Amino acid sequence: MSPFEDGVARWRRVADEIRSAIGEGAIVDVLPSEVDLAERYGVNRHTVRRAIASLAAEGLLRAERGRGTFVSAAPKRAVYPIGPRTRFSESMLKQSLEPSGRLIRSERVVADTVLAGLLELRPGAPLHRLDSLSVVSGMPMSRSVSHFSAERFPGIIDAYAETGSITAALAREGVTDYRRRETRLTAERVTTKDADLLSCAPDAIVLISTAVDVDLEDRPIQSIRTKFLADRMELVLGPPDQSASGL
Amino acid sequence: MSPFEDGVARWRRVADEIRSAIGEGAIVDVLPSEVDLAERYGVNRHTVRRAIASLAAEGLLRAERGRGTFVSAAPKRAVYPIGPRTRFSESMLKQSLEPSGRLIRSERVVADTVLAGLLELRPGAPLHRLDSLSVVSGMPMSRSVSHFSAERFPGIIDAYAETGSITAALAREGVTDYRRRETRLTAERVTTKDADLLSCAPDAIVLISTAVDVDLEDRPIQSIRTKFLADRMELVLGPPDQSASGL
DNA sequence: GCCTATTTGTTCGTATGTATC
DNA sequence: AGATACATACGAACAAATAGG
Repeated sequence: MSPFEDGVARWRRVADEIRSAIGEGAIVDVLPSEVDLAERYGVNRHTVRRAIASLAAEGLLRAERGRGTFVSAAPKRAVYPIGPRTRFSESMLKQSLEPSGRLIRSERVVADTVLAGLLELRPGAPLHRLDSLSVVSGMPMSRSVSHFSAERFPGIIDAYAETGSITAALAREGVTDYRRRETRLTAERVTTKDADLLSCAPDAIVLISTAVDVDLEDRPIQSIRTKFLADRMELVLGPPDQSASGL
Repeated sequence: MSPFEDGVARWRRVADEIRSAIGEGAIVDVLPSEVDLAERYGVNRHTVRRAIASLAAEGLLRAERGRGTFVSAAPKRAVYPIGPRTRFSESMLKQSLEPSGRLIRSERVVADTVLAGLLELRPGAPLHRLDSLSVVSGMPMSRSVSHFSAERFPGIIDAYAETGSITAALAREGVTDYRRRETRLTAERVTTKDADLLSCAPDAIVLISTAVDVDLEDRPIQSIRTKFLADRMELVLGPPDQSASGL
């Protein structure tokens, strides 16, 4: 038997048919079993699995061993407004969500040239590296790595461990207010280690934000690199217009 | 033979070993063939393929039929500053890149409640839907869907088709200046159709920006939803500090 | 709690198609 | 044309998780 019918792989055709069936409402919540689908479409079970893998990667399906394969309901994302005055915990509270932060690990490191440049310190300056996890209403949301000057903020790690909020920790270290100077955004696949910490699918997508916060005198306070789970979060720039999400 | 050695799937172990080999420099540019790897790790070729598929999904590898499997060099991303004054073409030109826009398709539609809300029009108002592709220095970069009031901008489609720039097209329609009111960001996997248009891997990641531009009187001009290829683009918020990318 | 049937996950085997060198 | 390499497809078997009796 020839693997191709007219230039399109058979598993792609099966994937398209399943997608259509879902779109038309013929399949509502749970998919027929792989063996059933294989029989229905007249292909091998592996071919069905390849199609399902592809749709799962698109985020349309979610397979659970021993239970079945389900249609993923589009999750409602939490909204995180970012701008000059960016405060994660405050934003979540405004949406009636409960933010909390957990210290994963901390370390004393020395500034490389990039970090030194961002923080306006000399290369080799002592830094606190703070590795943390944000959980919002029980749902792991993001993973961050922050760097602070160890000389200026000697107690920042302990303060974060106690409060679970960077804003609160900075307040204890004497920073009453700060603002964001720059944010860079991109997206990648989650690493296996992060997938573990974030309790998400091994092929989930993270929005990566690399930012520098400065105090009122425009001196850098921290460099922070955060990976947000893209399917749980939406970043918003502009006026604080808490309107409906999506389009 | 048992599929598991100690709870970890064999293909995961193989994937980890390949990743390490690349990290250590033992594998530099091109992977040994699947048969070689299967023999080396003492597994079936399918198991190697599963491992490679996983690493390719991470973006670490790129398989080319008939040629081989290669280590993907981390590409340098183009920088796109977004803020109140966002201009795609100008930004690319400043980086000595050559932007161009191509009209994929245009259509007259009527505003649903969401679009009507964003554009501050009545639901059912006539709109131009503009489906376009941005190519920067020969590299497809993003795909956008814009909506404009058909009453206010009757010639916007032709103007875009000729200029390949939304800013230029708006200028022809009498909009000398505009600014961005709001931008919402998230990330997803590319769809098969978009992967085709963008000439990218079928499992690539796109940064999705949904924004509203307004004129100087704060009246909405366009609603634009853009999918940027995350591995070719980096979005930057904040002062125009064209420093080094990444961290 | 135990057993069994069902369902997804992994592995190997084999064969053929398609693109590249 | 031939060899090599990745892509697709089918078949068979077993593992692991789940659900139900």
